[in-house]
Amino acid sequence: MNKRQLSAQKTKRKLIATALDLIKEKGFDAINVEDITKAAGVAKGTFYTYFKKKEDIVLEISRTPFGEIVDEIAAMENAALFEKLTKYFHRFMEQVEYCGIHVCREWIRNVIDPNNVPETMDSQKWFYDYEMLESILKNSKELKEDAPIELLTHIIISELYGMMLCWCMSDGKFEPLDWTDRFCDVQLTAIFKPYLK
Amino acid sequence: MNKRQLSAQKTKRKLIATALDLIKEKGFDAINVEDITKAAGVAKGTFYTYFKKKEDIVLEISRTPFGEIVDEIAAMENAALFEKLTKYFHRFMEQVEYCGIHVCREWIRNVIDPNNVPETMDSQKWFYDYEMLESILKNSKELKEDAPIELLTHIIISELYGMMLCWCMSDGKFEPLDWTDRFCDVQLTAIFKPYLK
DNA sequence: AAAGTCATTGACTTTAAGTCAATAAAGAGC
DNA sequence: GCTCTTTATTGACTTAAAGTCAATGACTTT
Repeated sequence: MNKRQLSAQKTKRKLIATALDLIKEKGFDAINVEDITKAAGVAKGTFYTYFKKKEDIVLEISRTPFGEIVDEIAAMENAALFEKLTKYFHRFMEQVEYCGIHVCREWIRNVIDPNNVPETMDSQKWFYDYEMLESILKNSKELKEDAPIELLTHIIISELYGMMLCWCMSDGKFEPLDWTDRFCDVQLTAIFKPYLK
Repeated sequence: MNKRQLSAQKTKRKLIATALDLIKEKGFDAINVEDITKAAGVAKGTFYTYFKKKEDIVLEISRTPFGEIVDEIAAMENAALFEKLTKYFHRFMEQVEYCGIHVCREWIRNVIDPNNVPETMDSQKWFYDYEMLESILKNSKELKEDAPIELLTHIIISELYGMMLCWCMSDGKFEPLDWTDRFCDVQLTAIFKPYLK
């Protein structure tokens, strides 16, 4: 990586980090592009070198923490199905807490519409959750042959994002991690029971 | 109701109905306030007599179908707990299908933030779901005394909105009602099992 | 019928997203 | 080392649309 690319990377990272701080503090709608660029020490136009739309930065902000999880789970290759899923839920809600309510709200507002994917992102939106989960379920030797993989994947996604959404709706009134623990004990078992060998 | 009030009501209803059609067809971000008012045959300013912000009309659009459910369930006073909840999920997802993906997306985008409630709305946002559900659970004679009502209410909300969200994320790829049926059979039982008398 | 109320209007203000031609600094070729 | 090209950066500018408001006149009240 040469000097130019390094400096570009630095600028982009600075913008993402600054935006994260500002959104955490004030919320996405309460700040404008110039607030971000000023705080990052660059001009407004620079923002648009790295992001096509104002919203696109939210996906980049959240991609890092949520993308990490996907990698972590993918690395647990030989673990049992429930171990993977429990870990997944736990890490997901950890990131929800870390990102804070404003960022989570914007994350949901964006992923809710598949047409919002910026082409600059190598992975396609929520589908990196979807695809990873689907492949975990597909390759699991614990599930029966006729298990409805697609439906089960949708259910898991729905549970994850449902918790996140409910947490946002309630303005952060409960502990995400307590909920996750309870969920993994009770509901996860119920969901998979009919399809375990 | 006198002539003036009648005509005002008519204008407001016309705006809501027109907005529903336009949003269903094109999505909320793709239309502007003038598109709505022109299609409704009034001037732009009139919109702001009835709604403080552009977004506020989404809550009014969705309040009708989703508010109706709350009334319906409230009317089932003597029914069993599971009967009420099953009905609730079923009707909710029916409305999700009726409203269409664009309206559902905006509904989520709005209810996700409790600070968005327009004061003009008599009921407070998602809490008319929340409060009704909580009172159903509280007054049920089928649940143990020590059942964690608040947590259970959050779980139900999370399940409902999780399905809706997942449906939006997947761009309407599955049948909401099939999912609901399955959910009520399997998961609902698991969630409540530890707390049934 | 005079006075008051209030829905309606559309031109106007305001805000902020997004553009773009000019600049300067880095890299490539000789 | 010198020239030419590439590309990150800049901020003044354009554009789009949300939201305001004083004027109007139809309806209501007394």
